[in-house]
Amino acid sequence: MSNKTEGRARRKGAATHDSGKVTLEMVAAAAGVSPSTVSRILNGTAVVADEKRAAVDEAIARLGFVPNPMARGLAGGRTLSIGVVTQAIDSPFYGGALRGVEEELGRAGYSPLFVSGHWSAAREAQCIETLKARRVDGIIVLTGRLSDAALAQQAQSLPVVVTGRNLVAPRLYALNFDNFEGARLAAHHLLSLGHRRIAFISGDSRHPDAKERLRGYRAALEAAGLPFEPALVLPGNYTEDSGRMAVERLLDSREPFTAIFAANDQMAFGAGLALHRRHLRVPEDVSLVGFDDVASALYAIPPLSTVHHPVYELGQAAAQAMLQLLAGETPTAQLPAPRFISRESSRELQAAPAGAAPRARRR
Amino acid sequence: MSNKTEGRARRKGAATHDSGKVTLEMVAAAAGVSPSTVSRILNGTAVVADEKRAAVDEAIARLGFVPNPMARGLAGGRTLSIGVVTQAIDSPFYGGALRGVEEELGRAGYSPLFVSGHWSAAREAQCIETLKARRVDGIIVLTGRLSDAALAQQAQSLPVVVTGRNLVAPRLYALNFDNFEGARLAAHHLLSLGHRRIAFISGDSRHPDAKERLRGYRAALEAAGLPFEPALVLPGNYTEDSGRMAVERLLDSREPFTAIFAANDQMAFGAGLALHRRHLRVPEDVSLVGFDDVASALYAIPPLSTVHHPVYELGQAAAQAMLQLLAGETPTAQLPAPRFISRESSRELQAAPAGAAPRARRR
DNA sequence: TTGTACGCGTTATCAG
DNA sequence: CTGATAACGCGTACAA
Repeated sequence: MSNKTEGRARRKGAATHDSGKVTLEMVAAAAGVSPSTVSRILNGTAVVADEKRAAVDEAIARLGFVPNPMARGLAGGRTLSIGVVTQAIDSPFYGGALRGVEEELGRAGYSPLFVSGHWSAAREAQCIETLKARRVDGIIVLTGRLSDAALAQQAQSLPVVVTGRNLVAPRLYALNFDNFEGARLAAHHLLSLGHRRIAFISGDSRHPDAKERLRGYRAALEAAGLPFEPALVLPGNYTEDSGRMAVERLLDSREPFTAIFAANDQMAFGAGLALHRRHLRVPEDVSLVGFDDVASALYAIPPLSTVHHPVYELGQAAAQAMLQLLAGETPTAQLPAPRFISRESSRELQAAPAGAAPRARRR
Repeated sequence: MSNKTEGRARRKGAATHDSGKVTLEMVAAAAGVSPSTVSRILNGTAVVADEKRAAVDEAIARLGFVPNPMARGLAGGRTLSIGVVTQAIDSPFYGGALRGVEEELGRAGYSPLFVSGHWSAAREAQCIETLKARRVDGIIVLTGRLSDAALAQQAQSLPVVVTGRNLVAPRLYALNFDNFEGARLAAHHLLSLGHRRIAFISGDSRHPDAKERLRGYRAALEAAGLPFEPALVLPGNYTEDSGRMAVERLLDSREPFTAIFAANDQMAFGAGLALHRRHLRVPEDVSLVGFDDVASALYAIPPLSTVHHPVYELGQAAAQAMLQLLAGETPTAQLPAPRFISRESSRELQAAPAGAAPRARRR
């Protein structure tokens, strides 16, 4: 045995900074048991005598032993790391979800590996390759652009959790938020305030959630017995700037409206700026509501009425589902129902010349 | 040889989903060379005959071989992953930096491992332990709360890059932004607009950058021959809410002022809300400037004048420095100088009753 | 219940 | 310039 240890110590090029690397083998020696016993205790793979277990625990603590994930990965085929594909790591929207994933995974000893797809299916696919190269144990896709088929395909080799769509496939769990209901709620809010001509700024129609939000808007209109007016729905792409441009187009079209429902908060902010530039006040002249309830919505001027999207919980739930998938269980995680948060950007329709188009007011 | 292969194939518990795992050994066999040669080609460790190199490249491509990072880590003592300690992964400020780190590291084949310290030195230390357990090759600390000594200590066992402070230590590179100059610029801007009573909302004084920003504010005042008025500096902690409360206290104090300089954009947003609540207009009644130029500053109402903090470049530079440290070089990365961005939240001081305290106007 | 022995996929050393 | 060979640190089938 001593010769083996010596042989290792003599090795050169290995770890560059071998300051106090303690190995399982050293723990075993210190505790007077075999390496396998230590391994078993670490993984709970088998029952061990209390006596030895105590000795090992003591040795681990005393030596400050920390298992080497690399070796574990190589030997056991697991890396205890989960790939997380997101669109933009710096998005105000996804940030919260990442936090949820991080915390929930951490609790179970897993680490997330974040990669950004930048809204491109091609880059997403590439990200997944990177993650697989890193041998992650599973992949969480936060609202990606990959096709359902591509995702189901990945699930054949790796457990997959995906958010933002409905999809059933083996070893795959889809976790969706009720975007339809959320949008219905928001539109209903405006309707209940007396608004009848409500403009809608939509997200990219290639996104399932964008489609659902539009559907919710239409459903609310229909329930109120109002006709759907194509002229009031403006295309956007979830960015502030697209919201700004949508409102400028709307204003230029002279189409009358008294409220705007943006399919996400970022577009609502852009819309707010466009209104401000035309000297229209929110909510006095136009009511404005968003969707998602990002952190900054609370400090917008005026604070934005919006649909609360539980992103942190979304991240948590996705992580939980992944953990369950990994354990061979069937995930049960669900998301809370949408809630509308009424703040100061929307108010009751004032007695105004019905049907008059808001105009740029001269200063 | 065949028996060895068979032995492996027979093994059970290993990788759970061995769909097409191609090993370096298989590549070697396919190319008719030894595994060492393949390894050498992969790492550029030595010169190989062009002929064999071509054969190997072909085999790699044909088989779709991807090196296993685990095995690499185990054998080579490197993991090709870098730990990144951040305060809040969902912060509007750090998000950009993370993106910069991700892209720059990715270019070199490294992956970032993000962990959040949540503004607590204790949790940061814990994060670093987690990262070390994962055997990261180096650690990037984005503006942490850890003491200089603690950081220098870590640098003894691992290369460290830290932002937001000045510090020299072996195997450690500090990358700082000129917060002093940035703040001086912002204050100077307000001064040049004719403002004389400029309130300052500071960050937590335990943060080096917060101290620098305060210093820059004072320096600008001094250069303009104005006295420093303690009553005009309000404590804050970089959150929106602290900005809001600071302004409320300021207004309640009846201290006259015509402009507010918040030490970061988030506090400026809170300040803006407080002013809005008291029916004070920006910039008509009060000029407001922030610091950082977070993405949403452009869409605030009105768009916020602020100091541009190149966070993306910060992340990039930190990653570059780490790569250089890893290569045994001395990092040279530097940050661009601060620039002040004048938008619509600040304007020339109007001829108004000088020294009159802004008051809440009745609607 | 415990120990032995081997293999996970790669890199580094050393001999040729 | 190239090929054996021995680790890297751990998990696990198998024997005891």
